[in-house]
Amino acid sequence: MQSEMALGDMLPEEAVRDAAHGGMGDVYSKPGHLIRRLQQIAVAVFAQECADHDITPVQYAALVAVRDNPGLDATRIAALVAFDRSTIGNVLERLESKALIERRANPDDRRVKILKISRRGLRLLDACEPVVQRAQDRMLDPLDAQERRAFTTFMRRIIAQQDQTR
Amino acid sequence: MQSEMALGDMLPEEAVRDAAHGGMGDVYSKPGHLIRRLQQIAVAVFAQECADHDITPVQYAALVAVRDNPGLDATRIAALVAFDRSTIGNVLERLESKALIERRANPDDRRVKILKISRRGLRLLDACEPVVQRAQDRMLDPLDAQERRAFTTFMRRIIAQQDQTR
DNA sequence: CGCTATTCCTCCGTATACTGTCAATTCCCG
DNA sequence: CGGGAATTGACAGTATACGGAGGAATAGCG
Repeated sequence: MQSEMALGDMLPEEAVRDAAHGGMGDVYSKPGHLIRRLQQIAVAVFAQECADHDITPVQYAALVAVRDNPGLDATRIAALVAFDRSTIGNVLERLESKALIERRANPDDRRVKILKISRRGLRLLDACEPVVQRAQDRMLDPLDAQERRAFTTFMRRIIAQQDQTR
Repeated sequence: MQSEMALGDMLPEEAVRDAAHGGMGDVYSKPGHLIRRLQQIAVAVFAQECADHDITPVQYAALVAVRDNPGLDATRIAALVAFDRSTIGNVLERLESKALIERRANPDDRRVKILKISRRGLRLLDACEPVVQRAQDRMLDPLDAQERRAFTTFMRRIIAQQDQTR
């Protein structure tokens, strides 16, 4: 491993460890980086738990929103789950192609496509919901009950502030 | 507004508010969703602060990693910032196309391309670092000093557990 | 009623993110 | 030394994410 030795006296593994667990000044310790890692983990855990159901976290959230608010249009569903309007179209398209939702034009306003969950979508959510709950629990495993509440509160507060500012 | 009235007695805005701030059973209150929102916010705040510099959070993290570990290859940089090996290639390509880093083949191991930050990359980081710090601070604004420490600790603990499990 | 502003959806372009695959290369064990 | 194992970088495919452009349709004002 000549290339690595040429870099200095440190083995690459040590260099990695050193940088990754360095002081607060490192990128790796900043909230932005930690949040990105958290999101990686959340997606990975969800994918593991829901591997059998062929659904992503985003699709799951959209599907729940459609179920709980039947008859809403794409823009309003997007606002509910905080998706971009450009993104929601593709997500709904995938849900429709898997026959989990139905999209039909609104005769009263032909700009709008009304959304409704299908029987298949309902069955999938019934099967998924306990699994998703387990995924959430597994992720927060290192925190006790009180810490989980605090963690959730912190996240909510940051989000609420941002929603106001916007 | 026929379509909206046709949906029920509730105005759409009220429906949105009701669902978004509903009980703990809603998707919108689960950690997975909150984490996704946090990540959205982190990216948005970073983009606002760094609008003049044409750089993304991911590119920034990779650039810092290359600066602080000159001579490492793509795989090791990816491990540092917790990117996928497939993702890091594109990111480094963009950094190289903006002349922020240099990639050159390692004569000792022709599989490897050595990475090094350019003078232009160094200038950009010098200009960016205070701005990035401000972005981080702005995001955690709703938390006081003690809460910030707790929040960071919680995130670290979740990440550490996941890294062990992996 | 007609014109303008707004709303809703779709498409394009860019960037991130991960899985899986592949070829080239190097390592390591026998 | 020779050949299988491992590593590295590149690529394809899928999905999320966001800004912006554009068209169709409606709403609202005069």
